[in-house]
Amino acid sequence: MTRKITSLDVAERAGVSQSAVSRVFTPGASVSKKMADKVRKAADELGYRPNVLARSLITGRTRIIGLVVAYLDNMFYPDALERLSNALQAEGYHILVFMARGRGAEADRVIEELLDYQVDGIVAASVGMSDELTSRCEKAGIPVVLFNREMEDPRFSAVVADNKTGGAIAARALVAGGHRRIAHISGWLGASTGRDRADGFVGALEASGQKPIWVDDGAYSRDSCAAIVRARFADPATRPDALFVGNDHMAFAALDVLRSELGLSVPDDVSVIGFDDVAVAAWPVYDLTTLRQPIARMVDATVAALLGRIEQGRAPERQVLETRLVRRSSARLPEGWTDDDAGI
Amino acid sequence: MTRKITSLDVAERAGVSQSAVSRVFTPGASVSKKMADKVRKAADELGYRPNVLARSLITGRTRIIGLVVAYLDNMFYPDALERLSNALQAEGYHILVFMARGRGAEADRVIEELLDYQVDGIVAASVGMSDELTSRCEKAGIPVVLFNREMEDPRFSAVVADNKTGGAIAARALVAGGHRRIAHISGWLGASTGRDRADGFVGALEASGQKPIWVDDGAYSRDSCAAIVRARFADPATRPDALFVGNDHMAFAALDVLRSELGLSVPDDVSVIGFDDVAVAAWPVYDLTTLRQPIARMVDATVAALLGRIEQGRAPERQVLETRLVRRSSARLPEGWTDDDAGI
DNA sequence: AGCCAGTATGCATAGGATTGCAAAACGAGC
DNA sequence: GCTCGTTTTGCAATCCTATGCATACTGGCT
Repeated sequence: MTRKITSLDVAERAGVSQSAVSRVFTPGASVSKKMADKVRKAADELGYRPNVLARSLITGRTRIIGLVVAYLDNMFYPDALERLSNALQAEGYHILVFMARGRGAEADRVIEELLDYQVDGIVAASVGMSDELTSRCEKAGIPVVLFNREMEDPRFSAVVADNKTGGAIAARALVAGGHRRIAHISGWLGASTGRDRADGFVGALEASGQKPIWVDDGAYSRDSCAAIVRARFADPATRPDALFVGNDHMAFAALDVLRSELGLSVPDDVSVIGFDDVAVAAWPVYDLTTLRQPIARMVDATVAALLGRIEQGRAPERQVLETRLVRRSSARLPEGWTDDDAGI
Repeated sequence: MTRKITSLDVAERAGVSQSAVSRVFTPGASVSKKMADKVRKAADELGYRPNVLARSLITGRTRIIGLVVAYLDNMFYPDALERLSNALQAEGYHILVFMARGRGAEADRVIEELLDYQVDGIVAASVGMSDELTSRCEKAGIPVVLFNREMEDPRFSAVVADNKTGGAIAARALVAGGHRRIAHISGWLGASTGRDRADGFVGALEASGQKPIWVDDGAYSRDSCAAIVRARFADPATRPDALFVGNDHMAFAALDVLRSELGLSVPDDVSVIGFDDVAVAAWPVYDLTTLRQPIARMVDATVAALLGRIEQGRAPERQVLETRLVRRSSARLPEGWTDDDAGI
């Protein structure tokens, strides 16, 4: 292993000062063409590349964004991660990944580590942050953007789909489809997405003069969802004729149990509507009617919010993006009905 | 935004030298209990945390591992990423993500950036690295571990499943199942995994006195795979009775086309075997017979190889982990047949 | 040729921590 | 109480690059 090559080595070989080398590698600095050529040549010969860490130490910017995420088995998140990484990479930033399954203490510890790395910003997806940590980030001047989550605290930027309206659209759609025994397996009610979708759904249902026959918390887990379906569909007499599920990931589990275990037919016996529109939802085996989260725009908005705060010092903002119903075959809806007909 | 708090601030408040503060936060350094208490107290009051960057500048270790990956839509990779991140986090390392769709020039540019960040090690998953970059990493003393990929170059550690044997098992299984028109949609033949699985498959088939009726490169893409199935199954007269697909991700696409578009029944009309055993393979809608990549052990081996090289300076090594057939319902196999019967 | 404005370059310091070395403090033993 | 051997502590140099300031250079114009 050869010793590390520094700007000083390059300077020496090119017969110039170290500052000159630094300037050549600093976009926008004042250097003559001759100097730039000389230095670039020496740098190439030696295989020099500036040390980002040393630079960060001075500039106070690392161009690292910390991403905190709880799990990746729901395909929505890998998809978001890939898009986010690509978008940030294009802007010269990179993502440092932190997995934080739990909330509270564990999430906090993880965020401490994040701060240690002097990240320029944090994207928190599907994670609860304590208030104390909040203020630590604020104090350290590190912008936090909540992706697909909200908190009341206005110090955070947040990017979410319009979950409440999404839930309401699902309700209107099922009502319009003539369903009379409508139930909901919600996302985790400890998270804003789970609550908002459930609230919007129940609210719209009641506005239509119905009530959900039950609402169970599926905690965004396949297993919980499957267990709920087994329990709630055991008795044919009390069985729902429509199911709104808090996200696609759980909806797949529901469909699996309904069809494979209970021998029910979708949508003839039960209509099912999901939320997210992950790639698998469009696969013919599920062909799931679902509410689309505009993931591309959510990622764009997240990057914009983040860079706006980092580079232009803009204030935190809250962005709510439109959710639309994607009609497929898992729910019995009136011919030609779209979410425009939901009247919302 | 308050000014950043440095070890000097803490030292001042505690009435000690800056070095003392540093030592308190350096495990294993020589400090009296009294000093440690005093410093810790001051640090807590000020909310001090050591600056990892400044530390890295001196120690030459960042505790950052660069992960290069091409895509995340094949669930095998998010799963690997999650496990890898958790395992490394437990050891005090973190993952900096680099997406590199292309190979050659693009992958190289990405790896340059990686080097700029002074990462302690690199995990390259599903990516081709040029020879020049290879030696750059080597020169910089940065260990590279290839995850689920191999290169001839012995300077890299590599962790792979036994793809060749896996392919061979698939062949033996299909032959034992009495299939006579066996075809293969391979993984990308530009990658070692794709080649090895195909080679193992074709080799074992020939050893059994058969030949694949065709082998097409599916490039690990759903779309390519679907297109191949459409083209190759158009004519019922020349249709295969068994299909070995280079990974599960493509196998799902194949099943979708076979059943939904062509109205064929699996495994009655066609047997299908995949590779990876991602979570979806076990879902009842596919219930895919497939070769399991021992992902947990692959991740363990990767972490061990990486840390071994970083912390103990061990030599690069190549690890090949056993692959086993997971019997489900997508392939017609003899009653009770297991991969032990493959005779490999 | 001489002058001026504008641009290039070098010097020296800063950024926050680690660490070898030397000095100080401590404790034990007599 | 004194000495000797350890353990703690502080000093100062170091890691690598960016940048304000002062100086040297450049070219255009008269």
